[in-house]
Amino acid sequence: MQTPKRTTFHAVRDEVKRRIEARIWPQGALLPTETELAEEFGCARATVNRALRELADQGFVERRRKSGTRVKTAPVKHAKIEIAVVRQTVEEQNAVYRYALVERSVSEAPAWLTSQLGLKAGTRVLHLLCMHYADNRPFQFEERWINIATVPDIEHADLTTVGPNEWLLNAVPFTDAEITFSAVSTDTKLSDFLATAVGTPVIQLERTTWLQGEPVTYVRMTHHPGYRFRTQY
Amino acid sequence: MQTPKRTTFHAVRDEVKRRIEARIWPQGALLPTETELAEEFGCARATVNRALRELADQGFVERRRKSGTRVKTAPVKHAKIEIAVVRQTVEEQNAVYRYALVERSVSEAPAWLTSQLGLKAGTRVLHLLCMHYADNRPFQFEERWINIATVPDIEHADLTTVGPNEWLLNAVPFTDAEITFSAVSTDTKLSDFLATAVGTPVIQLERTTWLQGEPVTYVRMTHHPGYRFRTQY
DNA sequence: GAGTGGTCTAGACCACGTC
DNA sequence: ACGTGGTCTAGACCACTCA
Repeated sequence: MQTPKRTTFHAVRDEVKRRIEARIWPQGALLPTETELAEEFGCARATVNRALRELADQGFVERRRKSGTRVKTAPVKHAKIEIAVVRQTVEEQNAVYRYALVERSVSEAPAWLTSQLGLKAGTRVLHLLCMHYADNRPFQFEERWINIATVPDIEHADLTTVGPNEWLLNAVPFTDAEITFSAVSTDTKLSDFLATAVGTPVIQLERTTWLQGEPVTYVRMTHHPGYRFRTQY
Repeated sequence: MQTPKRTTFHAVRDEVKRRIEARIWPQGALLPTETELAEEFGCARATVNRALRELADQGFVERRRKSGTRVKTAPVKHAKIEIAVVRQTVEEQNAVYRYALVERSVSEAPAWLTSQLGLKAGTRVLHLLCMHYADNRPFQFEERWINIATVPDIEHADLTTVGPNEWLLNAVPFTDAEITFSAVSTDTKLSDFLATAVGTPVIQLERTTWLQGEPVTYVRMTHHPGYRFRTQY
């Protein structure tokens, strides 16, 4: 399995990682400088730099000018959860995706929402209830509020065929968002939509989205019972 | 706010990102080649490469040899959830952390566990029940099984003062893991430990960990009612 | 086959942080 | 002040992938 002739940054990265895992460089230890490592591996310093930078990104080491590179003691692992468009999530399970708009109304933002999004009282919002199905079984119930002022076009958009999330992604693709995961019991309404008994525990994902500081939308996505988020690291 | 005199990869990265967000390069569009961008920005190709590589890592663009760099159509957002040691999580909330070992026993792995971890029948495992408190209120209930063969020392470790997770991190710090988040209802046992009514929805985090391919431990961490995972992107 | 990103090099200067 | 990582350059060759 000897791929390259020259010393690649992969080789350096993997070897350094190996030494950390083998405790040759124990937790908290100071690694040799980039120049020293470059000499040892017989490569340019830039190559070592690239390798160590990746390890730093992955949380294995901590780098500081002048101080040098240290093995992290309590590596904070990041569990990356992919938040894709629902349709994509469903289709990745080889299931047939179906979307339905349940309810649509325009009103003044309720008090809790103005505080949640930091809106002025009396702001007009679009309120939506939607269902997402996988193979015609309930997959996710979506309740969403959209700040019409930030995306005026949404008021006259046809949301019966395309879900609001996909519509928004298409209109304002890159934004800041804050997400929370929690566990809730289904109430009567949720039970109806998710076709489950009242009081079933389900995962609820809430997301608030901003576009350049302006609040755009707040959404609650409630998944069908048994749904899990999976990830590795 | 003009920091550098020379063109930095930050500048290139931010400008490219800006153009994507401003739809100057709409979704699916092909970006200029690295060489062309380097010319435009008046910098070396390596600088452009670094910038585009970061944007690719962040999921804004997709790069392929020969084809070039394209703006991603459905940017898969990654919600990074930090999985730290419980103690750290608690202390970050400015709460006093307390740990208690509830039960400890050694036995043969039950059938479901051998299948979960890919163990041989009859493998000896350490089974632990632990509680983690924040300001003396239940924070997390932990039920864990450890494959003794992979970490023999654990059998004689004192786990009454240090939690098994911290002990393991200290003994075998870097490993592969698979995590799932789900919502469950508290049963009688969980309700007792978490001081809540039976049937309360709570978040359960399950993690299986391997050390160089060998299964080390499987753990179920059940959080107190109302606990949320928060993140941004 | 040819175009595009992937990577390496050798050298240089810069910036941050510690002494 | 000075040491260490951070970054840029100019040029080179490689490797993947599409036509």
